[in-house]
Amino acid sequence: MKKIYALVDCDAFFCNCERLFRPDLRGKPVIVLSNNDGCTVSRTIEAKALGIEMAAPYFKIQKFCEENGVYAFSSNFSLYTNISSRIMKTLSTLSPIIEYYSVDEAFLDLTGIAEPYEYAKRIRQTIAKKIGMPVSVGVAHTKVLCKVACHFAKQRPELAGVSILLDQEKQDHYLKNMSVQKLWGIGKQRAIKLRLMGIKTAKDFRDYKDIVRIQQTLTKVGRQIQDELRGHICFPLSIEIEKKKEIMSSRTFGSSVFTKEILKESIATHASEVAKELRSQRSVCMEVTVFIRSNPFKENSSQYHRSTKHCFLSPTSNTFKIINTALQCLDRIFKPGIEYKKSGVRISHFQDSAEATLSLFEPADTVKEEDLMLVMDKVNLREGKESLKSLACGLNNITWKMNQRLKSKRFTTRWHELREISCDYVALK
DNA sequence: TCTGGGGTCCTAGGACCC
DNA sequence: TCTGGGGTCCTAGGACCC
Repeated sequence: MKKIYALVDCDAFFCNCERLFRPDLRGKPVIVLSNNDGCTVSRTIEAKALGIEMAAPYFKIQKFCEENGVYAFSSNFSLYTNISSRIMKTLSTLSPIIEYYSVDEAFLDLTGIAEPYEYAKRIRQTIAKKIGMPVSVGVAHTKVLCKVACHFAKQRPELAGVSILLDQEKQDHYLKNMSVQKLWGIGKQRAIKLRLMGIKTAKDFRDYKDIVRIQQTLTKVGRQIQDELRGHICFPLSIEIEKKKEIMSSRTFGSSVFTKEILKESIATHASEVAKELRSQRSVCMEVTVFIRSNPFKENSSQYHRSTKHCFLSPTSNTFKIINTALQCLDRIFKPGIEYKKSGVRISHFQDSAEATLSLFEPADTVKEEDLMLVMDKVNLREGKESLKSLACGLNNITWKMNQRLKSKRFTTRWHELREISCDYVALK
């Protein structure tokens, strides 16, 4: 039996999370900005209709937004991840086979369901009713075709958010009306190459006969996308939640940083962050990479971009060891007289903490050190982030912390930020 | 004078995604 | 003044082994 998959994709996810607590913004243009209120990362249909582009620098469009009644928000990830987990939980009651693809998307296996269209409508209604989030659903035989279906479900109002793409005729019609660059997995660079081969629409790509040439130009991935468009599964659902293979924490500074002392605070903070993440998936790492860079948009100031790494002999997930190592890396690449704008720490080469290979030449984390990390994680979970931290992270990092002037409250994850409702008392008679 | 071939593993960098 | 952050996969090519 041919598989039937459904892609459930939230509409303007971050914006609609904000709207859940601001019902007055329904039907109004809303945008959500990246960290530091840098550029747009989510836009409602109304904002798109005003011509606001994805990744538009906010300082360039701020005046336009104010004049046109666009509501702008700083990103509020604690809120978004909480709403996301509620949606995923609800979706898991609608199909036992589900892939949590991203914060706002999931693939469901609907194989064997008699009325896929009715079922897709039910999925949409359930999420609307239980969470209040508008979603689009695309149903097809492969993931790439689900993406195509979903694209049209969002684009064509007459489809009311649900699009079924199971028969050939409809596939021909949709693919003919879709530019090849809109396909999942075809970005700017690959689209340029395809255009040189005379391939403009998704249908041109599907029907292109020279498979060897596709493989040569777009590598294996290109051939797989083409195969999926033809209805053959190359990307099955991955049900298992896999551990991350690398973890990164990095941030653009709120304002430029000139001194090593402040850079050290930022690096130590990122190191703590990745170490905590690492422990939460019960892994240990073998490698730490540190990078710093100046502001690439500031053409008249001297540019500097360096990174360096350190390999441990014994893998670790100890915050203090990772901080120390990261700071030694910083020593090697720091250059005075530069206007720094961003720093970051990445860890990689993981092993399961229970099965880690130890070294004869470097001491492993002791039980005492591991216990200390356990306690630190527990305290921070209960008392709030950074209740316990290394002094190396600094005490009040005002200089480099983010600008987030437009941030909403963490309505669903902090008691003291709960929504307040006032209403008049009406006596019951 | 004549100096192989096949395989694996690792890494950097490109491209893409949300 | 002000331009995000975090991830994955793939490939070419180097290093190394027998």
